[in-house]
Amino acid sequence: MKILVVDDEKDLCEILQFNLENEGFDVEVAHSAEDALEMDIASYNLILLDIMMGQMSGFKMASILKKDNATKHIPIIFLTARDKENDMLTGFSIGADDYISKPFSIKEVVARVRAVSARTNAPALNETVGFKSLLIDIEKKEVKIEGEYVKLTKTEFELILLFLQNKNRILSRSDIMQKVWGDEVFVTDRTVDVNIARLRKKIAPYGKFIVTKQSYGYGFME
Amino acid sequence: MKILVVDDEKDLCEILQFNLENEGFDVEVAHSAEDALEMDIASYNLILLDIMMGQMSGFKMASILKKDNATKHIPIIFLTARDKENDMLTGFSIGADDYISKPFSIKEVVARVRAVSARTNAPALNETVGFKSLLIDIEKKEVKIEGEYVKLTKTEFELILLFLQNKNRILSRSDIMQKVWGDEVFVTDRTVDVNIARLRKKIAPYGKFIVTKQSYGYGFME
DNA sequence: AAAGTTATTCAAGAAATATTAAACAATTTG
DNA sequence: CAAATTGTTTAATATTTCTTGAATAACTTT
Repeated sequence: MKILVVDDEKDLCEILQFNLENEGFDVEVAHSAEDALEMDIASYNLILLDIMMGQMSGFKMASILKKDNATKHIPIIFLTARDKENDMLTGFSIGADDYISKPFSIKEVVARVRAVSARTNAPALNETVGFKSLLIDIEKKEVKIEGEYVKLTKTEFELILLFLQNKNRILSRSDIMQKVWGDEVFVTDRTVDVNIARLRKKIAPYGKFIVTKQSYGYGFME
Repeated sequence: MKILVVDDEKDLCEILQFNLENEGFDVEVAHSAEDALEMDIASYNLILLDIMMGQMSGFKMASILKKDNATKHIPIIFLTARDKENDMLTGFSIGADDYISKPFSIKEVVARVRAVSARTNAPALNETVGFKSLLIDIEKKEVKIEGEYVKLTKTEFELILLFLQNKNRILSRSDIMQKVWGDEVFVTDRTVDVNIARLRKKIAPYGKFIVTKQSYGYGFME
């Protein structure tokens, strides 16, 4: 979940960034609409947008984004000090997903961001992943082998899911880290190894299908 | 659900149209009662009608509609800046289904439209939810286990209902917050835990079916 | 065999959840 | 309406579970 915060109050930006990153979001900041428009906006999943800014207003920026196919679908939460109904209505009319008046509590912002994020993420379609008698139920976050439930931790689950969604392909440790641990968390190569070792044991007899390709990485080979 | 919005403030119309369409309603707009009366009004399921308009007032238009057999049954929600009691009574006396004073929040309008729409459409069928001897009566807001009434608070009831409507699926705490507490109320992750703990105890021996999936959330597993 | 790479083990500690209790809020009762 | 009851939230603490990375052993490759 990548979030772009656009606000000319730098202190406020920092506070938002810090707290949202704490919540596990990936946050970047721009201090003006102009700066923001130079960024790769399409790569964000949510925009927190101040309405009152120096040059270009948040409204103006929003309406630009709504006109571009690449960005029109991105949810926007407006931040504003103004509380006139008019502003509010204008905000909604150009497709704001939510609206928060300053001063606001960080909790409130985090909760709203979560709400939008939950609403936005399409309900996972029940794609079935598996190999022979090893079946993954993504909704249940469960793995069964020969009908027997195998207890996996989150990391292990994410790993086996990644491998089965990429059968017959060697994934580098960096690939694996990025997908399983995300961009925020940094672990060593050895940590990947350890987790794969644990996974291999737990999913016996399928452990051997996770093969090591020395100097390249790991992959699940049918 | 087709909705006709009649109001001479074009901006407001746009806002209403945008937001109601976002909610999945089919919306068309007229900027005066005269224009509206030229349309095929009988084809709409609900009319949002401004009272104060240039030529013909919303009241006048409503009374015309109420005299026509083809349109007399169509629910009308009046929009108005006036807040005198008299207006309100007059509004209802000619068959308004609801009454919203300007300035209003979009949320409020959407909620009222939904309410009318729900009232109008066939009464929700009494879907039954349950698991083994744990039975939920959604209308009565009651839960029985082995035929014995289990006293649950509102929060607990909403929780068990959510879980049973989503059996065999892990719900994240955010999902749960959004569904049980709504988008307006902000509670902490720990609050979710505490409420689930209470619920588990109360619905013994079914408590254990609400499983914890560390790092993912909770789910009711058959 | 040397160098490079991966596997294994394990203790420290990090992270997540459960539990408890206290404070606050809402509702009901007298 | 005040008091009593019931319900809810949150902080604090306890407990459980999971993860990491160092150390070292075991492979692989050249």
